[in-house]
Amino acid sequence: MISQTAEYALRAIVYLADQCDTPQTTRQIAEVTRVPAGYLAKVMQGLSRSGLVRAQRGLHGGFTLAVPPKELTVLNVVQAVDPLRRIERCPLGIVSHQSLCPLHRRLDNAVAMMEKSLACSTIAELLAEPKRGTAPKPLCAIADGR
Amino acid sequence: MISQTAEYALRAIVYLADQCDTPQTTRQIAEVTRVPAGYLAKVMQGLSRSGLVRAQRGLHGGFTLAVPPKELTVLNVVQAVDPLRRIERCPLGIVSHQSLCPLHRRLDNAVAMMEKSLACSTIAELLAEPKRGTAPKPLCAIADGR
DNA sequence: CCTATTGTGGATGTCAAGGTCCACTTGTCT
DNA sequence: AGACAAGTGGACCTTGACATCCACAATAGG
Repeated sequence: MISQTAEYALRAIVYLADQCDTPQTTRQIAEVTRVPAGYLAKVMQGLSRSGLVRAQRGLHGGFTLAVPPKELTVLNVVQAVDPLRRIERCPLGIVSHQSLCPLHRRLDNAVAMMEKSLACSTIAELLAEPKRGTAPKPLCAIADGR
Repeated sequence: MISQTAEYALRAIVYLADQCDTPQTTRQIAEVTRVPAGYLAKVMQGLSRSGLVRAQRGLHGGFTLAVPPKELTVLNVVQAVDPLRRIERCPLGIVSHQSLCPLHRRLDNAVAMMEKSLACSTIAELLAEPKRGTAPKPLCAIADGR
């Protein structure tokens, strides 16, 4: 439903948000979030180009969040790396551009619902979640140390 | 967002619903819905196995809808050919099975919203839509003859 | 200036979804 | 029975997402 790449991006962003302002290397992020390091590098490039993340090269370099977690929604992250496309016009492309057929109007509406759902949670909220007993941290694995 | 295969399946189902009870061949369906005939054959097999559609071999054979359009939702069709998977447990798989972490609880919720949205339209509703001016039929292309 | 560290970009590999083909089976009609 | 019209199943091809690897550019520290 949501791409693997987007999943990886979200894990990385959540981790960065939790480590405010101290740069994290690709290797560090990869280990904690359990994402293949080589591929994560690509994903981070995407996040960097979209401006969600700042990259710093050289010794003591790494990535830091470029946007306040309170102003960053789950949707923002997804759209940055792997945009979910609304249905602009019927795939058959014959009928008018302005109005969708009944079928595709509903399909598009479903995507809209999804967008709305993803847009109403900020990264900050994920980290602030009440931590009673289970799954204290968003990253699941981060929770139990290592 | 929704797979190509599901899109094809929906077009075929809508068309069958519109041609109540007279069997339509793969070729016929393919032409009207503009789906590659060879591939449509595969998709129809899937729909047949899921029981949404009845297949009749031999001369004057073809496919007919096996479920009343009023009882068939868009979601039913999507799930039949290309199920959207809810998130059962955190991908990192370390934390408890019963509760998702804040991040994945929200991602799963987004999928749930999508399901809900797709589940609340029946195929019959698509065909019954008020036809004022534009996009009179769900299949867009079907609308203008041919 | 030199070296170690870190991100960047390109080439390449792998695999499942989408798509094509064809031989085979099932059914109808004469 | 024979011929034709359908769906069925398997083999195969193509493409894009996911993933790996490596040479290169930038930066900090000595």
